[in-house]
Amino acid sequence: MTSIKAIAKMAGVSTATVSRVVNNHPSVSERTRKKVKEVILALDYHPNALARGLKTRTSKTIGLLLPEIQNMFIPAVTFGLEEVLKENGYSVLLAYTFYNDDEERRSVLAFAQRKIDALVHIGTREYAEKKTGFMTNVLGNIPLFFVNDLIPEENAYCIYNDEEEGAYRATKYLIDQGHTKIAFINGNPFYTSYFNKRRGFLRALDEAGLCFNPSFYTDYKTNLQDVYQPAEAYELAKKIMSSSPPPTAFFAASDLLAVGLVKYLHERKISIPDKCSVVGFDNIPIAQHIHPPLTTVDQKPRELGRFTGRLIIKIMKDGPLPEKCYSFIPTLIIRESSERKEV
Amino acid sequence: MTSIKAIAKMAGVSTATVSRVVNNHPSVSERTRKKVKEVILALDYHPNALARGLKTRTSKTIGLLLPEIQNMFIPAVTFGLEEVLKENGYSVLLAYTFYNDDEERRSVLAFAQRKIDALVHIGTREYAEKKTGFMTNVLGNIPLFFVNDLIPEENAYCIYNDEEEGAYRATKYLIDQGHTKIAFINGNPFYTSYFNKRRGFLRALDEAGLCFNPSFYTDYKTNLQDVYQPAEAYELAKKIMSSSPPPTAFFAASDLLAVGLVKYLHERKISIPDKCSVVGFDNIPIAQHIHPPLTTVDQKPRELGRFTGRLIIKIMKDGPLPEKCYSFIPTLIIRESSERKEV
DNA sequence: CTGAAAGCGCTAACAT
DNA sequence: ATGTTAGCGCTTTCAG
Repeated sequence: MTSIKAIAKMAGVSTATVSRVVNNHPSVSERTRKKVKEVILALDYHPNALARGLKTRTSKTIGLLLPEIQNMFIPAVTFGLEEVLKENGYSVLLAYTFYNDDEERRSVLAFAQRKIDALVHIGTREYAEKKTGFMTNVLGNIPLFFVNDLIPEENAYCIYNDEEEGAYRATKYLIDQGHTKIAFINGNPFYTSYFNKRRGFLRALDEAGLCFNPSFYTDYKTNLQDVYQPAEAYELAKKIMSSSPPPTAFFAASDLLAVGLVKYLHERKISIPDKCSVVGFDNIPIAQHIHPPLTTVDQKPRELGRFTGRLIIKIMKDGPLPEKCYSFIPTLIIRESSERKEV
Repeated sequence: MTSIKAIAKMAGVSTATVSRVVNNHPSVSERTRKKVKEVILALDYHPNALARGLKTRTSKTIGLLLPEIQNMFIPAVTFGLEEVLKENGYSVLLAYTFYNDDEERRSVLAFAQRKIDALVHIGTREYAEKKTGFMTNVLGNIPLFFVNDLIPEENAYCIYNDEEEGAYRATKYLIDQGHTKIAFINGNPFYTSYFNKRRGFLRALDEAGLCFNPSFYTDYKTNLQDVYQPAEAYELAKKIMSSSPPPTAFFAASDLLAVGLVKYLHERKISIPDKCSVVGFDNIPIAQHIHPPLTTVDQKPRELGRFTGRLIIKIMKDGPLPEKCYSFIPTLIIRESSERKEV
């Protein structure tokens, strides 16, 4: 591999000068700069990031901690994030935690050894596991970024969708359509994400003076890591639809849950939205392509990733920011699975 | 950060000895080893991977090149891959190429500067873009791994599903069910993946003595990076179903395409599978949860990732292997979107 | 504006 | 079995 020494020799200057040219240090004469740049191009030289990192104590690398793959939300955030980080010369180290403390520990340690400059975690973590103490211990005082979770610690930046507001708007939309019997299929509210959605749902009900019907509310088996969300929603829908009178609308806390629900309604030949409206959450790519196209709440994951990337770059450049929390209002996307109820 | 020097001093030995202990070098007395280990634990020491990489010229890092996020296939392979790599002390650097040469170049360069030990590319690349010359140039002589593509170059290992065989079996299954009028919705055959599926489809037809009906075969607009596969399949289905007589079965080259097709059939109230069977490809998580559950071809992406991880570790340890190609037969999963045709 | 030299944290001969 | 030492490729004072 061609090194800085080779360039220096070739260009007839010292390695210090080459370094200055590479790092755009002003105090190099135009003539020298030009010559060095030529040699760099000719020899196709690219500085060794390991050596650089060792010296400067900044690796230009971001650690990305992912709990799992479940739906496209996390990959999409990742996509947007990497896009802007790469633009700015940063690389991304990836590790999965499997929602498992030991795995998380191992991953964070590997990151620490590779001297990441910042850590990003995408997705909501369990309530009990919010402590960032371990991270700070092994990583030192680097900034932590949590996408779609709220971590009330001082070194943690949070970038999240206001899922409560999203759920509130979805529910309110159904109420505005004239529905009064609205069922809610939620995930496990021990995850922030589902906890918040429940709050939004209840707030909308409350505000409209609708009373909360426990048989329209589901119990909490589904975990975030659970791929079988649709299957569970299917069962829950069956149960809920057997109440009399049954609900005329469903709000599902994820599109995956909505899909299971829709499947049940199809099988029972309950027409959507004529007999029953359905609203999901996430706007997974397939949501617009199922039958009928699903009304849902879009979280703009790629945008979220891009925003996070920009935030990281800014903080890397200018130091910590006082504002730790950045929330976005997700948008309701109305499709054919819900509709003005025929009066 | 506590360094090897701190440990050495604390333990009353030289840094060389500490290094030996850390790397399990045999020639250290049990007594010394024990003492050093104690200090390491007490000070929570973890060697600086940058320094180590600089010295040993092996970073214990794998570069992962991803074209895009489209469906869950790539994330799932990634998941399995990272799982076994991490187990073996390797980290994963992630970069997206957006199916774009310049982006790929930039990503590979960043990898090179970080001295990756191997490169993995997941997903199929365009025919014209198969050259690995650039990669080898900037990365040096490290092994290249291509998941789900076939790159006929000497330094490239290929790990792929035999998509031709998968498509063949899917089609043959429909033929065995008694179908003779089988339509095929394919993607862009300029990608290996769709090219192979077409071959499999045609081979099955041929073998059964069925003639190829051009109006049952779709033109090639869908690109791999295209999120709108379902929408296109919808249109294509419309066109194909207007031929007389219409086909009694569809094979779609991806589940995403199948979803668009199914939507069209639903809307036209064409019952699946009574009037028309549907077989997809990929077994995306949602496939089993749509209505009706989709017969499809499973590629076991997580397993594929795990296999690739194990292969990499083996090669890192024992050097290059003569066998460059590892293919797997994907399995047909029969669900309710296809069924024995009533005779 | 440029160069010499030290050193980031680690490993690997080479001594002993 | 252990220590000494040189050096991986780079940046950065400090001199000049």
